[in-house]
Amino acid sequence: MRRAKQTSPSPVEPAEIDPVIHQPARLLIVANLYVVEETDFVFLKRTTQLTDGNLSTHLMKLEEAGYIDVVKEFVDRRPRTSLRLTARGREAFETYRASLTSLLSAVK
Amino acid sequence: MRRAKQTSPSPVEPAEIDPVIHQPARLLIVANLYVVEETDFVFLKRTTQLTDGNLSTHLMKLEEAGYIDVVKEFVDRRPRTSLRLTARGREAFETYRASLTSLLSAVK
DNA sequence: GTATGTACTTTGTATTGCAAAGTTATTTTA
DNA sequence: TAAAATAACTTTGCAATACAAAGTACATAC
Repeated sequence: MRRAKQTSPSPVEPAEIDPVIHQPARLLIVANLYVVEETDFVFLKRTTQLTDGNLSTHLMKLEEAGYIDVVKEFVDRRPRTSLRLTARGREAFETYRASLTSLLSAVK
Repeated sequence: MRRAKQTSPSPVEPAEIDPVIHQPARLLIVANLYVVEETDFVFLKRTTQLTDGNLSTHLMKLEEAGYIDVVKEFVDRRPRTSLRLTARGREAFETYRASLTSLLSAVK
């Protein structure tokens, strides 16, 4: 017995999903930076609930990708790491959001 | 010089992102199964562009999670692996889509 | 002066994800 | 009809991740 050919709900095609942004912790970091313009390590640690080590390495990865600027300075005699999205990072997030949104909405 | 307190665009909070579905290859597989109801290995291989080995292991993972049913049979003397979402898988995808969508749209 | 806290970074490990190679059966070609 | 190619997978080996525990440096509290 032959099988009917696959009928037409068009297949969901592979999209470029930026792996740097797609990782849950980093998505959260980037999303926050997107709305908040500038923040610091401590704020992100609180809102993302990441451990110190984990947050630290994810920030490095985002920096290496050129998606964030990291400024380390001393404020009130204690270190403060300030973070903001670069233009590139902002764009990457928008692109990511667009492709994810379209992938998810392609599906009725 | 003191810094102004973080002003209010509310932070994007961590959401439960199902790691089984969040992986790009598997997201594509699940999205396809969601629209197509039933397919087979060969179809998925074509539309996802995954290598055989890669597709195979992702399917196993989805099966272990209880998100898909895998039926292996012989059709015209050659093996056919048929795939469909379970109720659980369907639900998991909907939940995933909801939380991702809300995370992404929380961001103006 | 030592213990506690803050703001991180480095290290060690277990888990992924991937493709190359392997398996089993079936056609095709010579 | 034996050898080669094709189909539909699965298993294996390895390189890249992600995570938390431990470590560092400095400051304040006791």
